[in-house]
Amino acid sequence: MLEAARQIQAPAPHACGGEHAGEGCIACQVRPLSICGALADEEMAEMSALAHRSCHASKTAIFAQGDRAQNVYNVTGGTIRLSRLLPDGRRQIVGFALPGDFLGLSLEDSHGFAAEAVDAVTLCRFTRTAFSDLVDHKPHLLRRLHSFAMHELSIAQEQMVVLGRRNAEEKVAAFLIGLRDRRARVYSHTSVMIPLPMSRQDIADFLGLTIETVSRTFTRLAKEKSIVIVPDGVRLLNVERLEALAAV
Amino acid sequence: MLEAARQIQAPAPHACGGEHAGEGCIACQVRPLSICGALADEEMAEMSALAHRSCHASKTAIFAQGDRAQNVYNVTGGTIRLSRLLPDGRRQIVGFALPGDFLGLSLEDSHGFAAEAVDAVTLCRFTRTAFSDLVDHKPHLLRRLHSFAMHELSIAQEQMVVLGRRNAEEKVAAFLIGLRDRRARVYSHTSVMIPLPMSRQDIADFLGLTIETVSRTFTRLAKEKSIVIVPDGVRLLNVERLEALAAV
DNA sequence: CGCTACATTGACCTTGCTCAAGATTAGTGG
DNA sequence: CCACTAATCTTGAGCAAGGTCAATGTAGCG
Repeated sequence: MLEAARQIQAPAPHACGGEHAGEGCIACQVRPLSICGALADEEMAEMSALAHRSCHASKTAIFAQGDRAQNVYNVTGGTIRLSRLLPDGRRQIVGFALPGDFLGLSLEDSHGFAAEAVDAVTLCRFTRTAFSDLVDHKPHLLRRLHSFAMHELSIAQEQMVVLGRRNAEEKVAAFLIGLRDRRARVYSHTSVMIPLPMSRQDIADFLGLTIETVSRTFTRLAKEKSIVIVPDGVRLLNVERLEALAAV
Repeated sequence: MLEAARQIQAPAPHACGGEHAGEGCIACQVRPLSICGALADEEMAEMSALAHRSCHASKTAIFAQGDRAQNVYNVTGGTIRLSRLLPDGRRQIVGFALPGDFLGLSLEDSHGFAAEAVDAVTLCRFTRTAFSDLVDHKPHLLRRLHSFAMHELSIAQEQMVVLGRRNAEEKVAAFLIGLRDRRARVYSHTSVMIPLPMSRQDIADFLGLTIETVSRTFTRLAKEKSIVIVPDGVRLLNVERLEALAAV
C-alpha cells in the first residue's frame, strides 16, 4: 500500500483492457511515477528509464500469494486488493492499494499476499534487480522507502485495532473514514463522495465480517442518515457521527 | 518487534529493578546489541559507543502512546507489549517485542503505540539523532533495518488474518505456535515449553478476545491433551494438532 | 494469615453468522 | 432496445460463538 506523502494529480480514467495487461503499455497516457513528488528531477528521469508501464483490467491478478517476487510496482491508477487466503478458503484482505502505493518492496523472495485489480489499474513496474541496484546508489531513495514501509506498518497496526476491538458499525465507519482520508492524501482534496470500486464481499473480507453484516450495516447507516448509498459508492452525510464511530 | 534474523545467545536473567530504570544501567551485564549478528565488528563498536543500556522492571512503561519519539531501542532481554488504546479504554496489543526486536524505528515524531515491560526488560537505547546520523553513513545498516521493517509488516498482516478470520481456538493455537517459532529464531533452538510472561488479559487483547474466552480455550486445549498448563507458561503436547489449527 | 491480583468456571445474553429467499444490477445476445 | 441470465446485494429468521456478569478458586506477598 505504502502511500506517497505528496501525490500528483489523479491519472485520467482510461480503458486499456487485458489483451496487453502485464506488459509495457504505450497506449496508457498516465503519469509514469506516483512517487515522483519525493524525488529530484534527475532521479525521476533515472527511474522512469527503468520503469515499464502496465495495465490490468478489472478482476485480473497482478500476482498470486506465494509467487516469486520478481518485480516492484508503483500504483499510478486504480484500486488493488491485497489478500491472504487460508487453506479452507477463508480470505482476509490486508489492504487496498491506491495510486502512490508500492507493491513488492518486501525483500522476501515470494509474495506474502495476492494482488488483484479491483477496477482498471495502471502500474509502473521495475524488475527487482534494477530497482535494487538503483536503491543501492540512492540512499535518499532507500530512506524514503523505509519511511513508506513504517507508515504502512502503522496503518496495519491501526487495522489490527479495527479487527480486534471494534464492532460491525465501527468497522464500517472506520473503513469509510479511512478511505476518505487516504483519498484526500492521494488526490489532494477531501470529499464526502466515497467511490467504492470493491464489492461488499471485499469490504467484508477486509473488516473481518460477512457480506450480510456489511450490507445490513450500510443499510442501517443509511436509515439513520449517516450516509447515502449511491451506485459504486457512498456519500457521507453525518461526518461527525462517522468520525465518532471511527475515532482512534 | 522487528526480529533479528540471527540472534546471539540469550542474555542471562538479572534483577535490576526500577530505581534506575530508563537510564544507563552499568550493573546490567547483558550483551549490548542484539542486532550485532548483522554487523561488521567496526560497525558494532561504533554502535556500542552510541548505545545506552537501560533496564525496565516488570509492568513499567517504556514509552506511552503519543509520546514524542526521541529514542530508538533494541531489545536485549525480556518481553515488551506494544498496545494501542481506544478512547473508551478498549485495548489492542499489536505485538510483543522479544530480544532482537527494534522499537521506535518509525520516522514519525510520536509513537503510535505504548510499550510496557511485561517482565524485566533490558534495552539498548540510542538517541534518534545519533541513530539517524549513523544510518546516514551506513547504507548497509539502513537496508538491514528496511528488511526488518518489511518482515515486521508481514507479521502484522498475518496477525490481521488471525484477528479477522480465525475462531478462538485457532487464535490461541496460532498465538502459541507463533510464539514458539519466534522464540526458536531468537534463541536458536525450538522447544515445546512456551513461557508466557504476559497475563491472560494481555493474550486476550492481542487476539481480540476476552480474558474469559482465552481462559476457557486454554482449559479446553488442556482437557483434549493438546497442551499442559504450567505456572507462567504452557507445554505443547500435541504439536501436530496445534499446527493444524494455526495453519496459514 | 489475610489481602490483593489474577485466573477459572458457570449461567445467561447479544452480536454477528448461517441459511435461504428475493431484489437489483450488469452483462449478453437477439 | 429489450429479454434473459448471472452476479451481486439486500433482507429475514434462527442459531451459535463468544461476550457479560457474577461467583469461586488460586497464587504471590507483606
